[in-house]
This record gives sequence, C-alpha cells and structure tokens, in this order.
Amino acid sequence: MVASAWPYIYRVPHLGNIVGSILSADVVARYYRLKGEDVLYVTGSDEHGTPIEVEAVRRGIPPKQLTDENHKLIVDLFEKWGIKFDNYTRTESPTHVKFVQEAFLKIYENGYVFTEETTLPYCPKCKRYLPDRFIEGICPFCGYKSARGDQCEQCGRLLEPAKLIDSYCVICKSTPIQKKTKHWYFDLPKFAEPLREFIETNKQLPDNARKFSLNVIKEGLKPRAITRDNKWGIPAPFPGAGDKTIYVWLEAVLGYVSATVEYFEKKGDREGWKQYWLDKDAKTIYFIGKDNIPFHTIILSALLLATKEGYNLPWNVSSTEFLQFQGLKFSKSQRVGVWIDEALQLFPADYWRYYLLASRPETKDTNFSWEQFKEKINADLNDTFGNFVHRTLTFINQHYNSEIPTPTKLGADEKRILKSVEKKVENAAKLLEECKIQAALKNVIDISRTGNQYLNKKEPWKLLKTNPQKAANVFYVAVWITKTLAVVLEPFTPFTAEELRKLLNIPKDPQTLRWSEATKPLPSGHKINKAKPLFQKIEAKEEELQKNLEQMRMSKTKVSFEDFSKLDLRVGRIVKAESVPKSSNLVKLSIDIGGGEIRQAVAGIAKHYDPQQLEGKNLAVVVNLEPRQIFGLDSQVMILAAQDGDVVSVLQPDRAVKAGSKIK
RNA sequence: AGCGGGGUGGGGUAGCCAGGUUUAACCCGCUGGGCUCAUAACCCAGAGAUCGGUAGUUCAAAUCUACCCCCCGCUACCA
Repeated sequence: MVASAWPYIYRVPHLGNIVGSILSADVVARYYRLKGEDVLYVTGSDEHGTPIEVEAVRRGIPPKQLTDENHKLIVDLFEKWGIKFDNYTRTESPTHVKFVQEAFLKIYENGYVFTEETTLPYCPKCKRYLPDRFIEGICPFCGYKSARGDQCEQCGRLLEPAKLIDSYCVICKSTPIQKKTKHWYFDLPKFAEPLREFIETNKQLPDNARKFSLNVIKEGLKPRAITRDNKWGIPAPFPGAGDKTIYVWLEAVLGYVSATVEYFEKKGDREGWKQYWLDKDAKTIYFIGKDNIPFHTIILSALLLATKEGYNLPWNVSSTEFLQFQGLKFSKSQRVGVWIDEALQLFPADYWRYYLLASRPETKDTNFSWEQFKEKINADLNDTFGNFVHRTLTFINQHYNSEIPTPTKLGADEKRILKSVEKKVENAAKLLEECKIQAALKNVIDISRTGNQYLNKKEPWKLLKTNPQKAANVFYVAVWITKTLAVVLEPFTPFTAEELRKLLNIPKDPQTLRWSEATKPLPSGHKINKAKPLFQKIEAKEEELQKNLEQMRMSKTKVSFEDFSKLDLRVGRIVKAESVPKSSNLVKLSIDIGGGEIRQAVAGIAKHYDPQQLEGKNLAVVVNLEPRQIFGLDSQVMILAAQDGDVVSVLQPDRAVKAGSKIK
C-alpha cells in the first residue's frame, strides 16, 4: 500500500510540492507493481479548509465549484507527469464523507472525544466566531493596541480572544459579542504512550520523522479540536453538533482508508479494502514533505488507534526535506519557483522526473538551479544513458541488419559485466525498498556507465574486421544491458522506458514488463527498430532558461487594458518612515497620496532601506488595493519596487512631480 | 529569543542513527592521455578535503558526548 500526501488544491502544486510526495510515491508504487506485488497507490485532492472557502467567497462562487475546477485541472496534470494512481479521489467523495463520519462516531463511542463549552467572541455582522487571527484588540498586559487573539506582538504574551480589551473583528471592524459555543476535542494525550512506543520501534521511519515525532510527544500532546464553525467541510456527526464541520487536518488523513474503500467499491468488492488495512502482513508507506510529519506519525496513527478497529499503523513515513528554488523558498506571490504546469511546457515530463528524483532532498534541503538541472539532464540522461543506448542500437541497425546477433560462448569479461549489472539491479531494488530513491536511480544510471566501459574496452568496431564473432558477442551483451535499462528505468522515467521498449521492439505484454525479467537477454535474431536519440541536450544558458520561464508566464497572463485601468497608480510622498518593532523587514510609512491626504503603508523593505533614507522620497504607489493587516498594522497603500536578486530599488520619478500625480 | 534541520575537495551530493570493512565515496568541473561505434558523445589516469571550530570518550571518530561559530526553516509579519 503506497500513499502520498493529499495535495491541497487551492492552487497548482509546484515542483517542491510533488518531489517528496506524489512523485516519490509513484516511483515506489511502479516498482512494486513491476515486482508483481499487490500494490495500491491512493491519494486525492484535499479540498476543504479555510483558504479554499475564503478564495471561493472572494470569487463569488460556491467552494465546490472551485474545487471541481481545480481537481479536474490537477488530475490532468498528474497524468501528464506520468503519475499512475490506482485511485486518485477527493475529500468531497461521498465514500470519504461517510467513512470519516463513521470513524469519528466510533472514536466518540470509544470515549476519546470530549466536549468543552467556551465563550468565544462572535461577530454578528460576519456571522462567525472569531478565533486567533480573526480578532484584535488592546493587550491586557502591555496595552499594545493591535494585539491578536492568540498572541500580542508587542510583549509576546500568549492571549485568548476573550481577554482582549475593546476587541474588534478583523474583517468588518465591528465589535463582537460574547457567545457560548461548544467544541468537540480529540483526546490525543491518551495516545502518547502507544504512539511513542510505535515510533520508537518502527525501524523504517527515516531520521527526520522519528526525531521530530518523538520531540512532539516529549513536549506533551494536547487535545485537538475536531470541530470548526466553518461551513465548508464534512459535517460533524456528533449528537448535538449542529452545523459544525470537521477540521480538515483530522479528516483528510483518513482519506487513505476511504480511498481504498472507494477503490474496491468501484470494483464491486465491499470487503477488499480490509486486506490492505486490517491484514497484519499489509504494509503502508506514506510519502510526504517534512511539514507533514506530525499529521502522519501522530494524528493519523492516533485516529486509527482510537477507532479500535485494528487498522495497520504506518509502516514507513518517507518524509523529504524541502526543495528550494535558487536559494529561495518557493513562493507563488513572489513568483519564485516552477509550477508543475509550467514545467511541462518547458521540458518533457521525464526530464523533470529525472532531475527531481536524482536530487530528491532526502537528508537536507536541496536547491533547484537551472545549472544543475542542465547538468543532470545533459550528463546523466543524455550523455551517459542516452548515448549508450544510441551507440548500441545504431551499431546493430548498421552492422547486423537490426537483428540481435547470435553469440557463442561468452567470455570472462562478459560474465563479469553482466554480473556487475545484475548487482546494480539488485542494489536499486534494495534501495527502492528503503525509499532511498536518489541512490537507487544512481545505480540505474551506473548500469549504462558499465555498458559504456564495456564497449570502450572491447572496441567492437575493430573486432568487426578482426574477429566478427567476438563483435557479435559484444552486441548481444550490450543490447541485453539496454533491455535491462528499459525495465528498471520504468519506475523513474516511464515515458522514456516505454520509448526504449518501442525501439527494442519489446511487445507490450505485461508479462515481459517485470522486474525479474530485467536481467534476462533478448533472443538473438530479434528485430529491433531504427535507433533515434531519446533525449536532446539542453544547450541554452542558465539565464536563457530562466528567461524562457518568465516569458512563458508573461504570454500566459495578459491583462486587459480595462483591468489595468482599474489600478489607481500615483506618485506618493513619504512623509514619515519608521521601522516596525520586532519585525525584521517591515517599515511603516505615512504617505501623502495627493492634496495632503495621508495613508499608511507597511512595506517589506527594511533590509534594503533605512527609514530615514525613505523620508521625503517621491515614489510609485498603488492606492486602491484592498487594505490589509500586516503584522497587526493597517496597510492601505502598496509601494512599488524593482527587485533584481538581492538588490531592491523603489521607483522614483526622474523629474519633479507633485505627490498625487497619476501614473498611467 | 524558542524549537527543528544542516555545515564533507572549486560546484553539487552520499556516508553519520548501529565508530574500524574508506588510502573519505560519487557526479560535474579541471589537467593529461586513449578511442572514433555514438547526439564534440564515450573510456582511462591524475591533481584537489586535516569531513564548520574546540575539548572530550575510545585501542580507533566525518560518525558518539559537551560547548562554540555560521546557514536555513517554523514560531512570525514582508500585500
């Protein structure tokens, strides 16, 4: 049973989102399928939660419509990436909803759910309770006027919404009323001991997952609220819960089970899922990024235990570190990174799959750079692997009429080479079973290195004239190795593997596509097709590659003149600038936007400008963006600045114009 | 500040949990050579690292312990 983190389909995932989860899981699932094992790869779209609800409200559409659209888009993208799921479902699936409700009822009946009545501020205008960040007011300790519901920025003390003085709703600014509400809590602390034991004895868990999880338990588990007052989500099944919904994080992880149930339901088998979840011989492997560790090792495990149904706990939770983009964090708003839809417009899926798997962040964060991307693709895929295949196949095309030659008794060199290839195939298998995908892939590419060494040593182009039979032996072996590659590369680069199988004219019969068949030769006399290079070298320079990406983006998002003219761009004069205490990069600005009208802006440029430097400057600002709270401060205006790597420059008019001048 | 992760030849990584099996491995780059079947690809040889620092445990430390320095993430904002 292979599973990967459920993509949150608020937006298209980026490369970093899928390396450790969707893509890694696909490799391992494909491997086990090749081995002929019973394997099921399930996951799905995680579509509940506040960000989606908010986004939908903003667009004025029902959340379901938004997730329908995104789900469809993402399903299509994954297919293009060659991700082969057994079931890719979604948290809106009726099977999932029903399963989650039943599971929580069981947990409730087993006595692991308690309720607590609290008085929470409630905004009568927005018709919602105001937890954490939704409420602000005066800090009762230090008097700071924009303290948030969970913590005061000024003095750092933890707060509760009800303690704030003169509190107000962050969204509409109206004064909340105090209203009693009841929430249902999952009694997580009861599972601290069993969880600790489970994690300590689970030898498969990678370092990062074990250390992190044990630390969380050591610090003390706290009950987790199961219910939310949100509308978008799975209705809580508890008696008296009314229209409360289940918190996404507690619900989506159960999707692993419900997706299995759904898979078998579709096949008309109501019991089939049990062999994957209740049979003690079944193993579950989860592929996730490090941010997701506690939800799998702790929350999921505890929920499964709490049902008392005897579910298998995670056998392995393969959790990767993060992929960075040229030294920076992936960021949609700042356009840092490559998204999986864009990637495919630039290079074929297997280029990306290869690069990502070969640089999979297994022990520490790794950095994407175009230079490394180029290096991996050119040196490994094209020069080492691609060239080995191509030189072998073209030789057979030219000198053996595309038929695999008949060998005589193979010599010591041949035996040694084949042995070494076999060893690498074994290593790759072992490493894949340990989820060490990076190392496994290296072993596979090394097979073509061995092939190249063999050809160079034997010099069959000379043997052709001096000892044709020996040359025939060499190519019998060389094409054998090529066939090995066609099989073992399948989990990593399925498109290329299939293309290679076509070149080798290997029938599509699923029997031949078996890991155990990899090290068996193709029969002599077997006719192959005309060789064609599998890859093209990337010739473009690093800067050109980045430029291509940016150009592609620009051509994609054309803004109508009408939309553009909605922006109120002006020249603003900075009347006052001061740094924001406790923040590392924020400056609070008072800006004259014309006629002496002063507005406040909070800008993230303190690392690049001293406040004094800014005072008196005239610069480009956007006046009519929706105001926003930043670090507890109102920001009504956005200043414009150019960024070139580490250099940030605000935009100043090059002639004297007065504050408030329109920019068009 | 707290918590977590990391610092290994010029660049990128593996090894560390289970210390000796390593003269510290691999890829790129570099230097020299070979080959000419192959997409100027391939192969061989070589130079290049006191494994962030210090102290300790040990017959033996990149690996274990303590302290320190630097980087990154989250807490925690930068539209």
